[in-house]
Amino acid sequence: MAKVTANDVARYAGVSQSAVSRVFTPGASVSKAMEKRVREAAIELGYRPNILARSLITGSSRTIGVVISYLNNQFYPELLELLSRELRTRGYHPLMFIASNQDDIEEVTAEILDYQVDGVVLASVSMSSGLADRCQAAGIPVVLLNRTVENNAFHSVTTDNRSGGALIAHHLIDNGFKRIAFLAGWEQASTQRERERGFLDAMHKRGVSLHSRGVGNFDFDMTKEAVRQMLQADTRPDAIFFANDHMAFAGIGVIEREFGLRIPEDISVVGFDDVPLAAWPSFELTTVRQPAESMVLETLRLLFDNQQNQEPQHIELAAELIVRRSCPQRSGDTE
Amino acid sequence: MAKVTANDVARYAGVSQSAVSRVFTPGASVSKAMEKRVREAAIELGYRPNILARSLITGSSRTIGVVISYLNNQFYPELLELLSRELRTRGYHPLMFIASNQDDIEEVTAEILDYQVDGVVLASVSMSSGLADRCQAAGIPVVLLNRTVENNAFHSVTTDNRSGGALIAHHLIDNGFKRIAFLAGWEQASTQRERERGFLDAMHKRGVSLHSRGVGNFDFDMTKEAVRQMLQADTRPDAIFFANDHMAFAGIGVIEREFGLRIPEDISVVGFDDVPLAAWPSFELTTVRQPAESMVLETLRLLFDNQQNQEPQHIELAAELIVRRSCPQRSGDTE
DNA sequence: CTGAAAGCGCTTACAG
DNA sequence: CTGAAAGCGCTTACAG
Repeated sequence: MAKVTANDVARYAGVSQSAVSRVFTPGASVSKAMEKRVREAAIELGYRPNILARSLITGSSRTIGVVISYLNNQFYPELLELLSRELRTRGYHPLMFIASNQDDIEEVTAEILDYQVDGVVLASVSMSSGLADRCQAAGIPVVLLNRTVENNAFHSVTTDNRSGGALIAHHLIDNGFKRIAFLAGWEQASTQRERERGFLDAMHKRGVSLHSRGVGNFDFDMTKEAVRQMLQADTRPDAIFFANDHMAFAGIGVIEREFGLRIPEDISVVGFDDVPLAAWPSFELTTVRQPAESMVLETLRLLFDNQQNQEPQHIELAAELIVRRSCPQRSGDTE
Repeated sequence: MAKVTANDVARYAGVSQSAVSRVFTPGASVSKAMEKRVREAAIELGYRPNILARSLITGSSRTIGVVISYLNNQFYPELLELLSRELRTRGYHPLMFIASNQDDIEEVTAEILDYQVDGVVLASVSMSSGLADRCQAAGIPVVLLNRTVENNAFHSVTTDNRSGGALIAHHLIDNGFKRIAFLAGWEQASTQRERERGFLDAMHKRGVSLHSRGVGNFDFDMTKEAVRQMLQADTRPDAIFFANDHMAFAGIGVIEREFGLRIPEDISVVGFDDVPLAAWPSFELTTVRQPAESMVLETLRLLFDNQQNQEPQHIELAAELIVRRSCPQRSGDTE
């Protein structure tokens, strides 16, 4: 009924408490006989080591703080699931923090540190430099996932968003679109800025200028409104690139349901992320795939391979264009 | 650089270590002068109490184990977000465990207990009775969220799934549908069973029999296949009730894209959950709303109000029919 | 109100 | 290989 400790097991098995500890410490030296005796007693009594007590000594809580926001964009549940799985295989577990508003992050991270986490992953949230110092001081590695930050003070893992934007520009131009529009996400976000920059640079190089631009802020309802504005203009775009899939889904709804236009016949749509929804028959969205699994693996590598005072690394993974019905490849029609 | 402890603060402020502890323990008796002196020193040195050490003594880790699976159904990210927010306001944080396959649960829960969590929430996963004993023995409260289990050994919070199923039956019959089909979820799940039972009982009472039945297992691709079968039959249903929204989205894709049928003119569709996606213009899904926020609040109530050896409680919250385009109310047509 | 001391459940040098 | 002892960073009776 009461919690059973290493001492209880030791008494029961007639050995010392240190022996019990050794049996449950990988790599410690114990004889086969001792091991057997202790394990049997442990099972008998239902003993399992208390991780908290262990952490106090080893200085490692086997816990990683994961700060995430914006779960209604399906990309983040996907990252979370992968992260959780991979951490577990390494003997770690995520302590979750869902940050609603940007202002929260300071407070949230302070709370995380109180739990003595062994590292922090920030997905889709940026970080103030005040926290930088605090994590640095505590010697806790921090990795930004799907974000970078101005001063480059932290490790980060992203897709090569500029190249991704360029892939889309080339796809649209190659397929003969003449009135190409862009719908921006939250303009403070590095993902948004890089995607747009890569997109516009490639357009410029090909001598094509943007037909129109709106801002959806990565928000569903704001995107709907921005698309309405675009479609009510004198000349409509013949293709729209949305800065992420989530916004593209909002746009598709407005285009098909509110304006009765056909995709891709009347207007083509491209997104960014390749979330599972993008492949659904209702959308079949042409998009740029972010390699979620590789992103998570790189994140963990940076977290665990961490040398003291190592220079922050910025990993950029290759983007891949996924062509589907919403903006198909027109055969031969290139140029 | 090194971690700063209560002892460091005590030395710096010229007081005892117990005094420092008291300043950071709500409700402990300290003079204003002492408090000021210690707090200043703490800020100066960047001190924050180590939660692990505190937990070891108080026996409370301020951590709740949250086991969840099936994040591709948007209902679960939604629950997770609410849960995380509410826990935080109470000074707790979720330790996340994403259970991929059902077999995992035993192992996962054992790991959770090692972290000395103060409670466990199981969302969308069932629990073996072996674990029941272990949690009981450890005195850790367990709440099932959106599930019940045969033997009723645990607290649970669900929507009244039977009434929800009945609401849908009445809506369909009242609107004159004659060939009503049901697409079942994972048949082991209590949610699936209850929804179907409420639905069929109400149909039976109104003297209407089911046109056809398929099984989608709560899985997107299996649902698509099941819907194809249904639509290829000699007589097609004129309305389909899917056991959850996630499956309904798969069905809508097949109906509209693969068979070129119109919703609701050719065939009507109803789901269950009312996830955010259901309101999207591409779907506008008629469904039964699960009151996610109330579910989470009740879950926390059961978790924290827990008396020793209290009888398991089974909370069922009211279901509400949300009528949208995919199966609208036909005015006046109600028999 | 304050401090000295015991102790939470472990790990880890240190002897033997 | 094994045990006795110190100690991780706190909280909490116990005196004063």
